[in-house]
Amino acid sequence: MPDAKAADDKGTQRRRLPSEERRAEFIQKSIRLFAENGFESSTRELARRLGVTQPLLYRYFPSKQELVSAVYDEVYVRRWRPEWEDLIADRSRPVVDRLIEFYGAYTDAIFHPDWIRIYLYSGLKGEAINTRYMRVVVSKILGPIFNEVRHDMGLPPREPTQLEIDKMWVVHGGIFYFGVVKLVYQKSTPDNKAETIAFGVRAMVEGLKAELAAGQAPPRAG
Amino acid sequence: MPDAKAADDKGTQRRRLPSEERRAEFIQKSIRLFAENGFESSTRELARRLGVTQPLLYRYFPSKQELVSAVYDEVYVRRWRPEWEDLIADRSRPVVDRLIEFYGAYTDAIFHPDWIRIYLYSGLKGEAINTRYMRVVVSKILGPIFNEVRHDMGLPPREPTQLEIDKMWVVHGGIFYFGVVKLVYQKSTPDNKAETIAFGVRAMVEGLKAELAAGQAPPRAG
DNA sequence: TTGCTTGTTTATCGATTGAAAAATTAGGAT
DNA sequence: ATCCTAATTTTTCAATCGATAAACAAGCAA
Repeated sequence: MPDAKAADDKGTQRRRLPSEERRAEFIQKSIRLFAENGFESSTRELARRLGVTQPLLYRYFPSKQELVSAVYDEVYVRRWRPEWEDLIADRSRPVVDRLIEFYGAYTDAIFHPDWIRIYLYSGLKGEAINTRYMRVVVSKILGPIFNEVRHDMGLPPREPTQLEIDKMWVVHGGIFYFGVVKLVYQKSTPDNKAETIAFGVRAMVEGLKAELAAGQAPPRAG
Repeated sequence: MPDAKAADDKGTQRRRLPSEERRAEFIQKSIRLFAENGFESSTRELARRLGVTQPLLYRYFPSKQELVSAVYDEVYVRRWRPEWEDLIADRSRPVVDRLIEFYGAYTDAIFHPDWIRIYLYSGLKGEAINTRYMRVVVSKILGPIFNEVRHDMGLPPREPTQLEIDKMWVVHGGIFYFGVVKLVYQKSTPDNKAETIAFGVRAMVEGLKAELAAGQAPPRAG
Protein backbone atom coordinates (compact mmCIF):
# COMPACT_ATOMS: atom_id res chain seq x y z
CA MET A 1 0.00 0.00 0.00
CA PRO A 2 2.80 2.44 0.60
CA ASP A 3 3.87 1.09 -2.73
CA ALA A 4 2.97 3.62 -5.36
CA LYS A 5 1.44 1.77 -8.23
CA ALA A 6 3.04 1.87 -11.62
CA ALA A 7 2.57 5.47 -12.24
CA ASP A 8 1.51 7.58 -15.12
CA ASP A 9 1.32 10.17 -12.39
CA LYS A 10 4.37 11.65 -14.00
CA GLY A 11 5.03 15.25 -13.08
CA THR A 12 1.36 15.87 -12.47
CA GLN A 13 0.51 14.14 -9.27
CA ARG A 14 -3.07 14.51 -8.27
CA ARG A 15 -3.45 17.92 -6.65
CA ARG A 16 -6.01 18.32 -3.97
CA LEU A 17 -7.25 21.84 -3.49
CA PRO A 18 -9.41 23.44 -0.83
CA SER A 19 -12.97 23.74 -2.02
CA GLU A 20 -13.04 27.49 -2.49
CA GLU A 21 -9.79 27.53 -4.41
CA ARG A 22 -10.89 24.80 -6.78
CA ARG A 23 -14.17 26.56 -7.40
CA ALA A 24 -12.37 29.77 -8.29
CA GLU A 25 -10.12 27.82 -10.62
CA PHE A 26 -13.12 26.39 -12.41
CA ILE A 27 -14.53 29.87 -12.94
CA GLN A 28 -11.27 31.38 -14.16
CA LYS A 29 -10.59 28.62 -16.65
CA SER A 30 -14.20 28.75 -17.76
CA ILE A 31 -13.91 32.44 -18.58
CA ARG A 32 -11.03 31.71 -20.88
CA LEU A 33 -12.66 28.66 -22.44
CA PHE A 34 -16.10 30.21 -22.94
CA ALA A 35 -14.51 33.35 -24.37
CA GLU A 36 -12.65 31.25 -26.89
CA ASN A 37 -15.29 28.76 -27.96
CA GLY A 38 -18.59 30.03 -26.66
CA PHE A 39 -20.76 28.63 -23.91
CA GLU A 40 -21.26 25.35 -25.72
CA SER A 41 -17.69 24.41 -24.85
CA SER A 42 -17.73 20.98 -23.28
CA THR A 43 -17.27 20.37 -19.61
CA ARG A 44 -14.71 17.72 -20.54
CA GLU A 45 -12.53 20.24 -22.33
CA LEU A 46 -12.77 22.45 -19.27
CA ALA A 47 -11.73 19.60 -16.99
CA ARG A 48 -8.88 18.74 -19.31
CA ARG A 49 -7.52 22.26 -19.01
CA LEU A 50 -7.74 22.07 -15.25
CA GLY A 51 -6.03 18.70 -15.16
CA VAL A 52 -8.97 17.05 -13.40
CA THR A 53 -11.76 14.73 -14.46
CA GLN A 54 -15.04 16.00 -15.81
CA PRO A 55 -17.43 14.86 -13.05
CA LEU A 56 -15.49 16.93 -10.54
CA LEU A 57 -17.19 19.99 -11.94
CA TYR A 58 -20.49 18.75 -10.54
CA ARG A 59 -19.07 18.77 -7.06
CA TYR A 60 -18.84 22.55 -7.30
CA PHE A 61 -21.67 23.48 -9.63
CA PRO A 62 -25.01 21.69 -9.76
CA SER A 63 -25.18 22.21 -13.51
CA LYS A 64 -23.24 23.74 -16.35
CA GLN A 65 -25.69 26.64 -16.40
CA GLU A 66 -24.73 27.47 -12.83
CA LEU A 67 -21.10 27.65 -13.91
CA VAL A 68 -22.08 29.97 -16.73
CA SER A 69 -23.90 32.21 -14.28
CA ALA A 70 -20.85 32.32 -12.04
CA VAL A 71 -18.80 33.38 -15.06
CA TYR A 72 -21.27 36.15 -15.83
CA ASP A 73 -21.07 37.40 -12.31
CA GLU A 74 -17.30 37.46 -12.37
CA VAL A 75 -17.07 39.17 -15.74
CA TYR A 76 -19.95 41.61 -15.64
CA VAL A 77 -20.24 42.58 -12.03
CA ARG A 78 -16.72 42.32 -10.70
CA ARG A 79 -15.04 44.48 -13.30
CA TRP A 80 -17.14 47.56 -12.74
CA ARG A 81 -15.27 50.29 -10.84
CA PRO A 82 -17.53 52.60 -8.84
CA GLU A 83 -14.87 55.34 -8.95
CA TRP A 84 -15.61 55.74 -12.66
CA GLU A 85 -18.82 57.48 -11.70
CA ASP A 86 -16.90 59.97 -9.55
CA LEU A 87 -14.45 60.54 -12.36
CA ILE A 88 -17.20 61.55 -14.76
CA ALA A 89 -18.74 63.88 -12.20
CA ASP A 90 -15.53 65.67 -11.09
CA ARG A 91 -16.39 69.24 -12.02
CA SER A 92 -13.02 70.59 -10.97
CA ARG A 93 -11.77 69.50 -14.41
CA PRO A 94 -12.84 70.21 -18.00
CA VAL A 95 -15.49 67.75 -19.10
CA VAL A 96 -13.58 66.55 -22.15
CA ASP A 97 -10.52 65.79 -20.02
CA ARG A 98 -12.61 63.81 -17.58
CA LEU A 99 -14.29 61.81 -20.30
CA ILE A 100 -11.03 61.02 -22.03
CA GLU A 101 -9.65 59.76 -18.76
CA PHE A 102 -12.81 57.84 -17.99
CA TYR A 103 -12.89 56.11 -21.35
CA GLY A 104 -9.20 55.37 -20.99
CA ALA A 105 -9.80 53.63 -17.67
CA TYR A 106 -13.03 51.99 -18.83
CA THR A 107 -11.42 50.53 -21.92
CA ASP A 108 -8.42 49.43 -19.89
CA ALA A 109 -10.89 47.31 -17.96
CA ILE A 110 -12.94 45.92 -20.84
CA PHE A 111 -10.57 45.83 -23.81
CA HIS A 112 -9.58 42.25 -23.16
CA PRO A 113 -10.58 39.41 -25.49
CA ASP A 114 -12.13 37.49 -22.60
CA TRP A 115 -14.41 40.31 -21.56
CA ILE A 116 -15.43 41.42 -25.02
CA ARG A 117 -16.07 37.94 -26.35
CA ILE A 118 -18.09 36.83 -23.35
CA TYR A 119 -20.05 40.04 -23.58
CA LEU A 120 -20.83 39.40 -27.25
CA TYR A 121 -21.66 35.74 -26.72
CA SER A 122 -23.98 36.44 -23.82
CA GLY A 123 -25.63 39.27 -25.73
CA LEU A 124 -26.36 36.95 -28.62
CA LYS A 125 -27.83 34.44 -26.21
CA GLY A 126 -30.17 37.14 -24.93
CA GLU A 127 -29.05 36.68 -21.35
CA ALA A 128 -30.81 38.90 -18.85
CA ILE A 129 -27.50 40.07 -17.42
CA ASN A 130 -26.69 41.69 -20.72
CA THR A 131 -29.84 43.80 -20.65
CA ARG A 132 -29.08 44.69 -17.07
CA TYR A 133 -25.57 45.78 -17.99
CA MET A 134 -26.87 47.99 -20.77
CA ARG A 135 -29.13 49.74 -18.31
CA VAL A 136 -26.15 50.32 -16.06
CA VAL A 137 -24.27 51.89 -18.96
CA VAL A 138 -27.15 54.28 -19.57
CA SER A 139 -27.70 55.20 -15.94
CA LYS A 140 -24.07 55.36 -14.83
CA ILE A 141 -22.29 56.58 -17.96
CA LEU A 142 -24.45 58.03 -20.72
CA GLY A 143 -26.96 59.79 -18.47
CA PRO A 144 -24.27 61.39 -16.27
CA ILE A 145 -22.23 62.43 -19.31
CA PHE A 146 -25.31 64.04 -20.78
CA ASN A 147 -25.78 66.19 -17.73
CA GLU A 148 -22.10 67.02 -17.37
CA VAL A 149 -22.19 68.39 -20.90
CA ARG A 150 -25.32 70.33 -20.08
CA HIS A 151 -23.70 71.73 -16.96
CA ASP A 152 -20.70 72.73 -19.03
CA MET A 153 -23.09 74.72 -21.23
CA GLY A 154 -24.76 76.33 -18.24
CA LEU A 155 -27.96 74.32 -18.72
CA PRO A 156 -29.89 72.71 -15.88
CA PRO A 157 -29.90 68.91 -15.64
CA ARG A 158 -32.74 66.90 -17.05
CA GLU A 159 -33.46 63.36 -18.17
CA PRO A 160 -32.11 62.71 -21.69
CA THR A 161 -34.63 61.73 -24.32
CA GLN A 162 -34.41 58.34 -25.99
CA LEU A 163 -33.07 60.02 -29.10
CA GLU A 164 -30.34 61.76 -27.13
CA ILE A 165 -29.36 58.49 -25.50
CA ASP A 166 -29.30 56.80 -28.89
CA LYS A 167 -26.97 59.46 -30.26
CA MET A 168 -24.65 58.92 -27.33
CA TRP A 169 -24.82 55.17 -27.93
CA VAL A 170 -23.35 55.75 -31.37
CA VAL A 171 -20.14 57.12 -29.92
CA HIS A 172 -20.02 55.00 -26.78
CA GLY A 173 -20.77 51.90 -28.81
CA GLY A 174 -18.30 53.06 -31.41
CA ILE A 175 -15.52 53.09 -28.85
CA PHE A 176 -16.56 49.64 -27.67
CA TYR A 177 -16.80 48.37 -31.22
CA PHE A 178 -13.34 49.72 -31.92
CA GLY A 179 -12.21 47.28 -29.27
CA VAL A 180 -14.18 44.50 -30.94
CA VAL A 181 -12.51 45.19 -34.26
CA LYS A 182 -9.05 45.21 -32.77
CA LEU A 183 -9.27 42.43 -30.21
CA VAL A 184 -11.77 40.03 -31.76
CA TYR A 185 -11.59 40.54 -35.50
CA GLN A 186 -7.96 41.54 -35.91
CA LYS A 187 -6.73 39.67 -32.80
CA SER A 188 -4.26 42.48 -32.10
CA THR A 189 -3.74 45.18 -29.50
CA PRO A 190 -4.78 48.72 -30.38
CA ASP A 191 -1.65 50.84 -30.48
CA ASN A 192 -3.52 54.13 -30.64
CA LYS A 193 -6.27 53.64 -28.12
CA ALA A 194 -5.75 56.99 -26.42
CA GLU A 195 -5.94 59.04 -29.59
CA THR A 196 -8.91 57.15 -30.93
CA ILE A 197 -10.77 57.58 -27.68
CA ALA A 198 -9.99 61.28 -27.59
CA PHE A 199 -11.42 61.58 -31.08
CA GLY A 200 -14.59 59.80 -29.99
CA VAL A 201 -14.99 61.85 -26.83
CA ARG A 202 -14.61 65.14 -28.68
CA ALA A 203 -17.08 63.98 -31.31
CA MET A 204 -19.59 63.04 -28.62
CA VAL A 205 -19.24 66.23 -26.61
CA GLU A 206 -19.21 68.59 -29.55
CA GLY A 207 -22.01 66.80 -31.33
CA LEU A 208 -24.08 66.84 -28.18
CA LYS A 209 -23.37 70.51 -27.58
CA ALA A 210 -24.40 71.38 -31.11
CA GLU A 211 -27.70 69.56 -30.67
CA LEU A 212 -28.39 71.10 -27.29
CA ALA A 213 -27.50 74.57 -28.50
CA ALA A 214 -29.82 74.18 -31.48
CA GLY A 215 -32.62 73.01 -29.22
CA GLN A 216 -31.94 75.96 -26.92
CA ALA A 217 -31.85 78.62 -29.68
CA PRO A 218 -34.96 80.64 -30.37
CA PRO A 219 -36.96 79.19 -33.26
CA ARG A 220 -36.13 80.73 -36.57
CA ALA A 221 -38.71 81.90 -39.07
CA GLY A 222 -39.13 79.76 -42.17
CA MET B 1 -46.03 28.86 -34.76
CA PRO B 2 -47.44 25.87 -36.60
CA ASP B 3 -46.60 22.68 -34.86
CA ALA B 4 -45.55 20.30 -37.56
CA LYS B 5 -47.16 17.20 -36.18
CA ALA B 6 -49.86 14.71 -36.94
CA ALA B 7 -52.26 17.56 -37.62
CA ASP B 8 -50.79 18.73 -40.87
CA ASP B 9 -49.85 15.31 -42.11
CA LYS B 10 -53.10 15.70 -43.93
CA GLY B 11 -52.75 19.22 -45.22
CA THR B 12 -49.04 18.98 -45.89
CA GLN B 13 -48.55 15.82 -47.82
CA ARG B 14 -44.99 15.09 -48.61
CA ARG B 15 -43.83 17.91 -50.85
CA ARG B 16 -41.41 17.09 -53.56
CA LEU B 17 -39.40 20.04 -54.72
CA PRO B 18 -37.04 20.51 -57.62
CA SER B 19 -33.47 20.25 -56.50
CA GLU B 20 -32.55 23.90 -56.84
CA GLU B 21 -35.63 25.08 -55.01
CA ARG B 22 -35.08 22.73 -52.10
CA ARG B 23 -31.48 23.79 -51.84
CA ALA B 24 -32.49 27.45 -51.68
CA GLU B 25 -35.02 26.58 -48.99
CA PHE B 26 -32.33 24.94 -46.92
CA ILE B 27 -30.19 28.04 -47.13
CA GLN B 28 -32.98 30.45 -46.29
CA LYS B 29 -34.16 28.50 -43.26
CA SER B 30 -30.55 28.06 -42.17
CA ILE B 31 -30.02 31.80 -42.15
CA ARG B 32 -32.89 32.21 -39.76
CA LEU B 33 -31.91 29.26 -37.59
CA PHE B 34 -28.21 30.10 -37.39
CA ALA B 35 -29.05 33.73 -36.67
CA GLU B 36 -31.22 32.66 -33.77
CA ASN B 37 -29.14 29.93 -32.20
CA GLY B 38 -25.68 30.15 -33.69
CA PHE B 39 -23.97 27.79 -36.05
CA GLU B 40 -24.11 24.91 -33.60
CA SER B 41 -27.83 24.64 -34.28
CA SER B 42 -28.57 21.02 -35.09
CA THR B 43 -29.30 19.79 -38.57
CA ARG B 44 -32.32 18.02 -37.09
CA GLU B 45 -33.85 21.26 -35.90
CA LEU B 46 -33.27 22.69 -39.36
CA ALA B 47 -34.99 19.73 -40.99
CA ARG B 48 -37.88 20.03 -38.56
CA ARG B 49 -38.43 23.62 -39.61
CA LEU B 50 -38.41 22.61 -43.24
CA GLY B 51 -40.81 19.77 -42.62
CA VAL B 52 -38.39 17.19 -43.96
CA THR B 53 -36.13 14.58 -42.41
CA GLN B 54 -32.60 15.31 -41.35
CA PRO B 55 -30.64 13.13 -43.80
CA LEU B 56 -32.19 15.00 -46.71
CA LEU B 57 -29.79 17.85 -45.97
CA TYR B 58 -26.91 15.63 -47.05
CA ARG B 59 -28.44 15.22 -50.45
CA TYR B 60 -27.82 18.93 -51.03
CA PHE B 61 -24.76 19.69 -48.94
CA PRO B 62 -21.90 17.25 -48.39
CA SER B 63 -21.44 18.51 -44.85
CA LYS B 64 -22.87 20.99 -42.41
CA GLN B 65 -19.86 23.22 -42.96
CA GLU B 66 -20.76 23.49 -46.64
CA LEU B 67 -24.20 24.69 -45.63
CA VAL B 68 -22.64 27.27 -43.35
CA SER B 69 -20.46 28.50 -46.20
CA ALA B 70 -23.50 28.83 -48.44
CA VAL B 71 -25.16 30.91 -45.74
CA TYR B 72 -22.10 33.16 -45.51
CA ASP B 73 -22.14 33.70 -49.24
CA GLU B 74 -25.81 34.60 -49.22
CA VAL B 75 -25.56 36.96 -46.26
CA TYR B 76 -22.20 38.64 -46.80
CA VAL B 77 -21.81 38.77 -50.54
CA ARG B 78 -25.34 39.03 -51.86
CA ARG B 79 -26.41 42.01 -49.76
CA TRP B 80 -23.68 44.37 -50.89
CA ARG B 81 -24.96 47.00 -53.33
CA PRO B 82 -22.28 48.32 -55.68
CA GLU B 83 -24.26 51.55 -56.19
CA TRP B 84 -23.36 52.52 -52.64
CA GLU B 85 -19.87 53.28 -53.84
CA ASP B 86 -21.23 55.66 -56.50
CA LEU B 87 -23.45 57.30 -53.91
CA ILE B 88 -20.47 58.14 -51.69
CA ALA B 89 -18.52 59.51 -54.64
CA ASP B 90 -21.27 61.70 -56.15
CA ARG B 91 -19.63 65.12 -55.93
CA SER B 92 -22.66 66.94 -57.29
CA ARG B 93 -24.03 66.86 -53.74
CA PRO B 94 -22.74 68.01 -50.34
CA VAL B 95 -20.67 65.32 -48.72
CA VAL B 96 -22.73 65.21 -45.53
CA ASP B 97 -25.92 64.71 -47.52
CA ARG B 98 -24.39 61.88 -49.49
CA LEU B 99 -23.13 60.15 -46.40
CA ILE B 100 -26.44 60.47 -44.62
CA GLU B 101 -28.15 58.90 -47.59
CA PHE B 102 -25.50 56.22 -47.89
CA TYR B 103 -25.73 55.22 -44.26
CA GLY B 104 -29.51 55.25 -44.54
CA ALA B 105 -29.37 52.80 -47.43
CA TYR B 106 -26.57 50.75 -45.89
CA THR B 107 -28.38 50.32 -42.61
CA ASP B 108 -31.60 49.53 -44.44
CA ALA B 109 -29.70 46.57 -45.86
CA ILE B 110 -27.94 45.36 -42.72
CA PHE B 111 -30.20 46.40 -39.84
CA HIS B 112 -31.97 43.07 -39.76
CA PRO B 113 -31.54 40.61 -36.90
CA ASP B 114 -30.52 37.85 -39.28
CA TRP B 115 -27.72 39.82 -40.84
CA ILE B 116 -26.39 41.35 -37.66
CA ARG B 117 -26.49 38.16 -35.65
CA ILE B 118 -24.83 36.05 -38.31
CA TYR B 119 -22.20 38.73 -38.69
CA LEU B 120 -21.51 38.68 -34.95
CA TYR B 121 -21.51 34.89 -34.70
CA SER B 122 -19.16 34.48 -37.64
CA GLY B 123 -16.88 37.20 -36.30
CA LEU B 124 -16.61 35.39 -32.99
CA LYS B 125 -15.78 32.19 -34.82
CA GLY B 126 -12.95 34.02 -36.56
CA GLU B 127 -14.23 33.09 -40.01
CA ALA B 128 -12.11 34.33 -42.88
CA ILE B 129 -15.11 35.87 -44.57
CA ASN B 130 -15.46 38.25 -41.67
CA THR B 131 -11.94 39.57 -42.10
CA ARG B 132 -12.56 39.87 -45.81
CA TYR B 133 -15.72 41.87 -45.21
CA MET B 134 -13.90 44.26 -42.90
CA ARG B 135 -11.36 44.94 -45.60
CA VAL B 136 -14.20 45.70 -47.99
CA VAL B 137 -15.61 48.19 -45.50
CA VAL B 138 -12.27 49.95 -45.32
CA SER B 139 -11.60 50.00 -49.05
CA LYS B 140 -15.14 50.73 -50.25
CA ILE B 141 -16.53 52.90 -47.47
CA LEU B 142 -14.05 54.36 -45.00
CA GLY B 143 -11.26 55.05 -47.51
CA PRO B 144 -13.58 56.74 -50.02
CA ILE B 145 -15.28 58.79 -47.31
CA PHE B 146 -11.87 59.93 -46.12
CA ASN B 147 -11.00 61.30 -49.54
CA GLU B 148 -14.43 62.82 -50.12
CA VAL B 149 -13.96 64.80 -46.94
CA ARG B 150 -10.50 65.80 -48.05
CA HIS B 151 -11.85 66.87 -51.43
CA ASP B 152 -14.50 68.89 -49.65
CA MET B 153 -11.67 70.69 -47.85
CA GLY B 154 -9.75 71.28 -51.07
CA LEU B 155 -7.08 68.76 -50.12
CA PRO B 156 -5.61 66.23 -52.53
CA PRO B 157 -6.45 62.56 -52.01
CA ARG B 158 -4.08 60.28 -50.19
CA GLU B 159 -4.14 56.97 -48.35
CA PRO B 160 -5.52 57.34 -44.82
CA THR B 161 -3.21 56.38 -41.98
CA GLN B 162 -4.13 53.52 -39.68
CA LEU B 163 -5.00 56.04 -37.00
CA GLU B 164 -7.32 57.90 -39.33
CA ILE B 165 -9.05 54.67 -40.30
CA ASP B 166 -9.40 53.76 -36.65
CA LYS B 167 -11.05 57.07 -35.89
CA MET B 168 -13.49 56.51 -38.70
CA TRP B 169 -14.15 53.00 -37.37
CA VAL B 170 -15.37 54.57 -34.14
CA VAL B 171 -18.23 56.29 -35.91
CA HIS B 172 -18.89 53.68 -38.56
CA GLY B 173 -18.80 50.94 -35.95
CA GLY B 174 -20.89 53.14 -33.68
CA ILE B 175 -23.65 53.26 -36.25
CA PHE B 176 -23.42 49.50 -36.69
CA TYR B 177 -23.38 48.94 -32.96
CA PHE B 178 -26.43 51.15 -32.60
CA GLY B 179 -28.15 48.51 -34.75
CA VAL B 180 -26.79 45.77 -32.51
CA VAL B 181 -28.19 47.46 -29.42
CA LYS B 182 -31.61 47.95 -30.98
CA LEU B 183 -32.05 44.73 -32.92
CA VAL B 184 -30.10 42.20 -30.86
CA TYR B 185 -30.07 43.49 -27.32
CA GLN B 186 -33.40 45.32 -27.20
CA LYS B 187 -35.08 43.20 -29.87
CA SER B 188 -36.89 46.26 -31.17
CA THR B 189 -36.87 48.44 -34.27
CA PRO B 190 -35.05 51.78 -34.09
CA ASP B 191 -37.65 54.49 -34.49
CA ASN B 192 -35.10 57.26 -34.96
CA LYS B 193 -32.58 55.66 -37.27
CA ALA B 194 -32.38 58.64 -39.64
CA GLU B 195 -31.67 61.21 -36.92
CA THR B 196 -29.16 59.01 -35.17
CA ILE B 197 -27.32 58.35 -38.40
CA ALA B 198 -27.28 62.06 -39.25
CA PHE B 199 -25.72 62.70 -35.86
CA GLY B 200 -23.06 60.10 -36.49
CA VAL B 201 -22.28 61.33 -39.98
CA ARG B 202 -21.89 64.92 -38.83
CA ALA B 203 -19.68 63.79 -35.97
CA MET B 204 -17.50 61.79 -38.36
CA VAL B 205 -17.17 64.54 -40.98
CA GLU B 206 -16.63 67.37 -38.54
CA GLY B 207 -14.24 65.39 -36.40
CA LEU B 208 -12.28 64.35 -39.46
CA LYS B 209 -12.19 67.88 -40.78
CA ALA B 210 -10.91 69.19 -37.47
CA GLU B 211 -8.10 66.63 -37.48
CA LEU B 212 -7.17 67.28 -41.08
CA ALA B 213 -7.24 71.04 -40.59
CA ALA B 214 -5.00 70.73 -37.54
CA GLY B 215 -2.61 68.56 -39.47
CA GLN B 216 -2.64 71.06 -42.30
CA ALA B 217 -2.06 74.12 -40.11
CA PRO B 218 1.46 75.53 -39.82
CA PRO B 219 3.24 74.23 -36.72
CA ARG B 220 3.02 76.51 -33.76
CA ALA B 221 5.95 77.47 -31.61
CA GLY B 222 6.09 75.90 -28.18
C1' DT C 1 -49.69 0.03 -67.79
C1' DT C 2 -44.44 -0.37 -67.12
C1' DG C 3 -40.05 1.50 -66.11
C1' DC C 4 -36.68 4.86 -64.73
C1' DT C 5 -35.05 8.85 -62.44
C1' DT C 6 -34.59 11.25 -58.35
C1' DG C 7 -36.45 13.40 -54.26
C1' DT C 8 -37.34 11.63 -49.69
C1' DT C 9 -37.61 8.58 -45.66
C1' DT C 10 -36.15 4.82 -42.52
C1' DA C 11 -32.75 2.87 -39.87
C1' DT C 12 -28.53 3.12 -37.88
C1' DC C 13 -23.64 4.18 -36.53
C1' DG C 14 -19.93 6.16 -33.76
C1' DA C 15 -18.65 10.19 -31.28
C1' DT C 16 -19.71 13.54 -27.93
C1' DT C 17 -22.52 15.73 -24.65
C1' DG C 18 -24.28 16.89 -19.56
C1' DA C 19 -24.99 14.45 -15.63
C1' DA C 20 -25.54 10.81 -11.75
C1' DA C 21 -23.82 7.08 -8.66
C1' DA C 22 -20.46 4.80 -6.54
C1' DA C 23 -15.74 3.76 -5.49
C1' DT C 24 -11.28 5.67 -4.16
C1' DT C 25 -7.74 8.31 -1.89
C1' DA C 26 -5.32 12.44 0.11
C1' DG C 27 -4.30 14.45 4.26
C1' DG C 28 -5.25 16.57 8.67
C1' DA C 29 -7.04 15.29 13.41
C1' DT C 30 -6.90 12.05 17.02
C1' DA D 1 -0.75 4.11 13.31
C1' DT D 2 -5.87 4.82 12.89
C1' DC D 3 -9.89 7.34 11.59
C1' DC D 4 -12.73 10.49 9.15
C1' DT D 5 -13.93 13.89 6.13
C1' DA D 6 -13.87 15.77 1.85
C1' DA D 7 -11.62 16.01 -2.69
C1' DT D 8 -11.19 13.31 -6.72
C1' DT D 9 -11.70 9.45 -9.95
C1' DT D 10 -14.01 5.53 -12.19
C1' DT D 11 -17.85 3.92 -14.39
C1' DT D 12 -21.84 4.53 -16.63
C1' DC D 13 -26.22 6.43 -18.80
C1' DA D 14 -29.44 8.60 -21.81
C1' DA D 15 -29.61 12.37 -25.27
C1' DT D 16 -28.06 14.34 -29.04
C1' DC D 17 -24.87 15.22 -32.62
C1' DG D 18 -23.20 14.83 -37.85
C1' DA D 19 -23.18 11.54 -41.19
C1' DT D 20 -23.91 7.04 -44.11
C1' DA D 21 -26.44 3.29 -46.47
C1' DA D 22 -30.29 1.43 -48.06
C1' DA D 23 -35.17 1.31 -48.83
C1' DC D 24 -39.06 3.82 -50.57
C1' DA D 25 -42.13 6.67 -53.53
C1' DA D 26 -43.57 10.52 -56.65
C1' DG D 27 -43.91 11.79 -61.22
C1' DC D 28 -42.54 11.85 -65.92
C1' DA D 29 -41.56 9.04 -70.32
C1' DA D 30 -42.41 5.12 -73.07
